[in-house]
Amino acid sequence: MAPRRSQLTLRDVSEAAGVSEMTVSRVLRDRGDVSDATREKVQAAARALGYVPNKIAGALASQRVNLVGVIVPSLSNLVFPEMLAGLEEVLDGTPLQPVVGSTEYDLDKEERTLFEMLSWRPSGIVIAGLEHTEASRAMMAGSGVPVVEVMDVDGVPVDAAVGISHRRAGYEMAGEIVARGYKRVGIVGTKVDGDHRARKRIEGLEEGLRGTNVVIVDRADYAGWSGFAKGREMTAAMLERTPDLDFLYYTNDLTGAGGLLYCLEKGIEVGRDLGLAGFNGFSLLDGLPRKLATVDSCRREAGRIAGRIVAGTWTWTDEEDRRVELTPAFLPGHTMRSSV
Amino acid sequence: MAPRRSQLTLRDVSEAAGVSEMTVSRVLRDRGDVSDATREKVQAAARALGYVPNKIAGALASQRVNLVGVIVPSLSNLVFPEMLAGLEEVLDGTPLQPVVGSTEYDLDKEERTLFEMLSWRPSGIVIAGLEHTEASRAMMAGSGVPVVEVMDVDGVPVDAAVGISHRRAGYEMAGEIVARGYKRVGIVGTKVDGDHRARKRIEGLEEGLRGTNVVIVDRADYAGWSGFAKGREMTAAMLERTPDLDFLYYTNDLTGAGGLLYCLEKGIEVGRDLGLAGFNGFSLLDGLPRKLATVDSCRREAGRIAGRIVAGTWTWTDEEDRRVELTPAFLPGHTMRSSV
DNA sequence: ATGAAAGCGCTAACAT
DNA sequence: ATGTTAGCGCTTTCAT
Repeated sequence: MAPRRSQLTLRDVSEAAGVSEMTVSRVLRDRGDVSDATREKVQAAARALGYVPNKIAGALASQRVNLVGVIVPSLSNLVFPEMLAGLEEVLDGTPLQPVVGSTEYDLDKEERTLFEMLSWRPSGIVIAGLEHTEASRAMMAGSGVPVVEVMDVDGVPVDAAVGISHRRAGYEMAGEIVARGYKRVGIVGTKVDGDHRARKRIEGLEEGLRGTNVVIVDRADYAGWSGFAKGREMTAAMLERTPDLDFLYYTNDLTGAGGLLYCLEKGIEVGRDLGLAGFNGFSLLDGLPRKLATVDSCRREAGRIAGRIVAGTWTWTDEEDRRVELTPAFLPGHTMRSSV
Repeated sequence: MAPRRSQLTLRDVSEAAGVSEMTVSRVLRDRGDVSDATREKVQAAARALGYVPNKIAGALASQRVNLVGVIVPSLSNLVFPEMLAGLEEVLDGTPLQPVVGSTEYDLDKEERTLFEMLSWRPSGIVIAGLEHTEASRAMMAGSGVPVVEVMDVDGVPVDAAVGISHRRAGYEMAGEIVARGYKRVGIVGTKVDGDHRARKRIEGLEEGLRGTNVVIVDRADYAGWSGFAKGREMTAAMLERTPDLDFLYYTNDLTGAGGLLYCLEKGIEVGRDLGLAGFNGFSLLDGLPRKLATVDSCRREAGRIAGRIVAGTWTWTDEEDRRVELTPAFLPGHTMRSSV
């Protein structure tokens, strides 16, 4: 690398333009009264020099930082980038900028990332889920800025929460399964300890089936990355082990889609003899040989609302109590029979 | 929100622990010689108060910022999160933290994002692609920090470049098409202007076919998001319009997979009568009814190497000249016949 | 409409 | 091993 030139400062622009540093600062931030002539002189000088303001100094002096810390478990799982897209969509109209960190579903890494982010004094925090270490909760509570926990509302938020109830999503899926006359359910889930949302969906499903004539007869969890191959593999193994299943509930659309492809190849009458359902509502999957039944996780909408909350443009209604529960649509697709 | 408490400073910790601010600073940063007794006193005081250091002040004083700006066109297109995952994997072992911005394939937005990021004086920049505005190039060149342009090497980097040659990937695909005896090729691409990598792959393909007995007989570009549905739709339309095609080249695995599903349903002898190939090598797709031929884009590896470059732990060999060209593997899958 | 002075919270450099 | 001093580059506040 070329030896690092010492950085250009306001002083350099001020000298080049022949006005005080304060006036340069005003022009560059569009604040206060500056004559047109001065403004142009300053802008020309800044452009000519290639001046880039130092936000670190600015933030220290003004005690204002236009960053929003965003903490998600993973960027490889599409749901989180999609939530982020909703957030960015809203923040784009404000001075706020998201700073993203991922935790790999590890609460200790989450705590470290949070500490790191708070040390930059962001204007807000958006964080996935309601499960955090005690230290993380204390830091967020003490930060003095809006904290929005997204993509889940089943629990007590530090400050605000936006998302769907995964427990309810599982519960309602149970209702659909019962209404459509399935009797013997298998569950394909994940081994990831930190995936509390998947856990809650399954708990909701169990609760919804309790006291009905529908039973959960098998369950298998996989480790590692969700994909079609994993869905095939898990489905094959489960149908081998428990051949009298008539419904498979996957905690993820991608494994569900893999299961669907497997069943179609095996000539299984999907829907009639074996119902299948996933979760998330990935539009990526539109175009499968058959549309998989699923429940929309409203992740993009959650991101949008979180953005409004940190930007201060969200209006709370009384009953909401700093909690926005989104209503997930059940998308029946063509892998479940109709109600009986 | 509770009214914002004025923030805790080193001074508060220093008073609580009964040592100078400087000593507190040393303990908190693990620098210099501090006695065990003092260290523990300070750590206890900091923990008891819930002190979170102010990195803004620290960065201003030390002229050191442990942030790496990462700029990608999109987070919804899986290749970019995957590159990021490789980058994070490497940065996790260093004090550096990525800060991500996305540009929606808009070079002016890229320029604004870059300006914003440079104003935080990051320790490095990782940016997708080699096409930028003149102002962006000037800013990066003048930043005085390592700048790594990733996921493409076809062009002149500002500082360093890591990735595959998309032109070569297209060129080599042409060789495979010729070797396997296909004659009439259709291309399914995208309308996104800013996707220079897709453009280069197609240019490479055209160049590779020039002078052979293989001709490109049709081409269609889609707008909007890549998914299975789009691949089906484009494939149906193209086969309708140009029924004598014997090969379809997709610029993306997802549309390719949609095309594959469509062809299988129509009873087309995929491979024998109609060859198909995509691009990227998404492992997500393992488990399709048939494995799609594709070329690995080495995005994760590019992220890893970019991480080593900004962290200063990458050793350049002379001939590389601050450019690392990765060699993309051709993955034949089962949608192309064998060489003739 | 413009300028001068003070200081944001921390760390480098130099004492002791 | 610990403390003192000066200042990072900007913005706030108050003057003119």
